[in-house]
Amino acid sequence: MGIADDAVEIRAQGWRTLAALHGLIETSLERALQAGHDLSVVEYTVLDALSRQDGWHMRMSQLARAAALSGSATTRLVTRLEQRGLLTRILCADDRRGIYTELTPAGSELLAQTRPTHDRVLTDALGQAAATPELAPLVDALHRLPATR
Amino acid sequence: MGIADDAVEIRAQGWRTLAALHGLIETSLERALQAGHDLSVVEYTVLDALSRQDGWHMRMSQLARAAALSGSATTRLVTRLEQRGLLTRILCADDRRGIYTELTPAGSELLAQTRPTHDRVLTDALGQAAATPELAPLVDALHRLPATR
DNA sequence: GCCGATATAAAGCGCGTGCAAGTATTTCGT
DNA sequence: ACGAAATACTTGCACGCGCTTTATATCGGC
Repeated sequence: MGIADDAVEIRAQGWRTLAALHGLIETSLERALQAGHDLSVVEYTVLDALSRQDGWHMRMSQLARAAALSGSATTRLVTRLEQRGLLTRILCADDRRGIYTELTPAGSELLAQTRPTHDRVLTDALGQAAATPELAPLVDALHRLPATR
Repeated sequence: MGIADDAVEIRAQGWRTLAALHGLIETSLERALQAGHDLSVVEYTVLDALSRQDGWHMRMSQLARAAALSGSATTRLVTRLEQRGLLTRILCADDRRGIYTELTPAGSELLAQTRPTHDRVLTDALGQAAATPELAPLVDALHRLPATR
């Protein structure tokens, strides 16, 4: 039974490592984005996801998936960002139940201002993680990930 | 400047992938542990961390690091688990600011009951992720992580 | 046209979190 | 040996999240 137990332990260990690295990065980002640009990590994630759609829109449900949020949280998040003038809701023509969401110029601008901070902090956090024995291998694997899609 | 920009994009992509995988797993675990054993993921993490100390204690601050929580969250989490009789606080003699924490038999038992669920869900979630093109490489890397320490 | 399914909104509820401030205890500089 | 700075934990507060319910509009099949 050693073999099966080993597999269990490897999975658990992998998950712990993943969670630890995620926590480390998220905490750093949260503080920096909040302090410097009044954005939470999820908010940044949403704006970033929208911008990467490059000229195209995203539906609420896609956004929810992209940000790993519940439907209700997504509604509130979009409302919040809409009220700050960073994005707009657009009823879409083909399926009028759906709602598209699009960055405003102000949103793009804020995102552009925030990106350098984001990358700097991300780099720092990864560096810090790479200096931690348990996390280093994962950080390394992350760098080697197939660059695309 | 292409090279520097590429590095930025690779880091960002890696982080997005990490966050996506983390979110997927955490959501699955959260639901399953909550439904089946009345435990949140962090609670499980804490109990698990304590058990892996095997007979030894952990200080609040160590626990905080292990669970990627703030100090205050840790206080409340420990209080919660203590009130459920799953662990005990132990004032430690040598440094009277510090507080050790230890699993009770009830805590060990609940953890033992929960472990199978945890592994089953983790396995499922990883399988699901492996079937998702963007996530598959990371899942793979996770399996190949040095099995150590 | 009608009915069941789908996409989103809005509001209420309980909960856990982080931050900032507060208390206790130890450590350090001189 | 004494006061200041550091450390370990706790508490008050505001906030965002998930879940659930209620409501509205729309789509698709028959």
